[in-house]
Amino acid sequence: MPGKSDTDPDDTNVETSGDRYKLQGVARALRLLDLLADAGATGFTVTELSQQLETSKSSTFALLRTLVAHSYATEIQPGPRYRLGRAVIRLADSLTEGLGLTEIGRPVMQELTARTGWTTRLAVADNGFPVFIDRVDGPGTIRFHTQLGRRELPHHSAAGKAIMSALDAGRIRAIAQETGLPGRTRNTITTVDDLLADLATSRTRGFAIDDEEDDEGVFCLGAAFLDRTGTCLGSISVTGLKRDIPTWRVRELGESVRAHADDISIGLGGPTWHEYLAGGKAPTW
Amino acid sequence: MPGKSDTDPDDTNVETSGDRYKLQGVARALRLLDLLADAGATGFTVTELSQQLETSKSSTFALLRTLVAHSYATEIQPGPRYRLGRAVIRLADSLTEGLGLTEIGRPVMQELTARTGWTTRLAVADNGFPVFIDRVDGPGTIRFHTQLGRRELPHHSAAGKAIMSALDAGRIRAIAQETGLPGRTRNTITTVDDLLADLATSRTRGFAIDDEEDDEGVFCLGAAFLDRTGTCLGSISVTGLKRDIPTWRVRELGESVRAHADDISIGLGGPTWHEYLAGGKAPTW
DNA sequence: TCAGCATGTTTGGCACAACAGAACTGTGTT
DNA sequence: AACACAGTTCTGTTGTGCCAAACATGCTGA
Repeated sequence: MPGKSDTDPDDTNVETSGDRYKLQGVARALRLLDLLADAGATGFTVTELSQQLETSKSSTFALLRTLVAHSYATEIQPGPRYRLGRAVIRLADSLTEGLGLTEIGRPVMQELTARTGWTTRLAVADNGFPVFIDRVDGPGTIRFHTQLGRRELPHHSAAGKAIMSALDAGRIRAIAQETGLPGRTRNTITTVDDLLADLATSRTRGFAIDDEEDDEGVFCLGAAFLDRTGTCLGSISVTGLKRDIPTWRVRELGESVRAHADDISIGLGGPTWHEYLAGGKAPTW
Repeated sequence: MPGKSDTDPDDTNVETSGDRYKLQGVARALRLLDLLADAGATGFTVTELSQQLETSKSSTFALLRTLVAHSYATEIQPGPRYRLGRAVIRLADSLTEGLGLTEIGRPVMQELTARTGWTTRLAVADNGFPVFIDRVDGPGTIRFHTQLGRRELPHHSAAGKAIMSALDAGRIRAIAQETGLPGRTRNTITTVDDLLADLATSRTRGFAIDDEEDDEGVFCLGAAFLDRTGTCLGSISVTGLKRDIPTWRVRELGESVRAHADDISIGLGGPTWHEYLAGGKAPTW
């Protein structure tokens, strides 16, 4: 099987029954965790969960008890409701710790948010797709919520386009083909040619712009960072309301994002974006 | 099962086979996740995991494939190694989001660390036991590492003692009984009477002190915060080297921790510690 | 070049773990 | 009181998920 298509940006669609080695019970447990994650603080009751899982109450109950025994879920009162348990924090901490990114990235993000007042987010590159793993919210009352840990489509976010601007044209075309570049707003780029053009300017400019391409009224600026081998590990981006940024400030803000992304690259022992482009290791189109 | 050498409030030891409704497969999967969490960035191979799980390679393999299919694990090269996948981040984010604590707590922690230069940690109370769920590292090169998401023993950390200082004497005695108050350094409190005395002063003082009771040379100050119903949700603490803090600064620093914990209480709609003690809702001994 | 070893992957058959459904318990509502 | 409903527990049966052993692959050193 050549196209080992791990390409499915949709988490929920794991019904791809091609997998031979799927353990039903475990798969159910993981879906249960996903459901609990959706529930948030209020949690779910056994019956609600069993309905969503399309599994009998008794089986769901057994699953839950197993999760609880291992602290992956906890029971909260009243009327026994279940929500995620503390064990999941340990997992996430271990993962991000292992990446070593948050240690380096967090202070940089904090400074960027402090300086700009905008929400900063950090995404890692997963085969050219952005996966947001951390964020620092700005002081304002408006929150730009992001699901962390999900693989997003790359073509309608500044973070995604920043990552793509470090890919070669072939891969970009492949991604476009694979995702179909669905539109989200009237500004979303939906053709390969437009995308390549946009990425070309992003690359020379040093940062990518999302001008209401993901959400009406929302404006983002993103820049990629690199590790010591010169491969793009991910990107950071800032998000705010379009009405808050006059055109003449875009360049200034974008260069600030670029500079902070470079700080992360340096922290990782990698080159700045400028060095990267000059070094000849960047793919040329 | 002879005592596992590291002081372990025991996540791993879920062999308590009394649990009727344990699903073997799921339990294995969860233990597998725990193992992967220990692995960190390097990950483990199938054989390593199967040995640690005490399960056949083929079964372990099937488990792994199921985890991978749901993005709870990923395969990394070379020589197929497995580590945690991005899905776990989503879980943790959902959990802390739900608690609403990190949103309120994070800025406070940042300010406290910025002001003191010490590492700040946030613990939630789990039946009187502290579970650290977030941290903000200080600028220094020395890092005080904590496993997030683990249930720790409460009697040898400032965070734990801060939480306990909001409990009634009965519960404290029960915890002492349950844990046996094992010693960690020569300063660790190991008798119930000493513990109660220490907690009494902590309570009136407004913050708890860990004077090399957990680790030689390490000094901590912790203070509890309360929600709108006046119950203690957790505590924050700062950690540093004992040699960095002269005796005369302890009070000042402790009161700063107290003040920041109060900020969290206020953010949660709860009373300050002072109001709490005066309000008569605090248990009296 | 070829055994020899140590991985990861695949298969198939059997046993029993884990399903579903029905019975039981508890709590709040009319 | 009787009901309705949700959370538990029990139990028989089936199909799931176990394991052993075979297969494939890659590395080592003779």
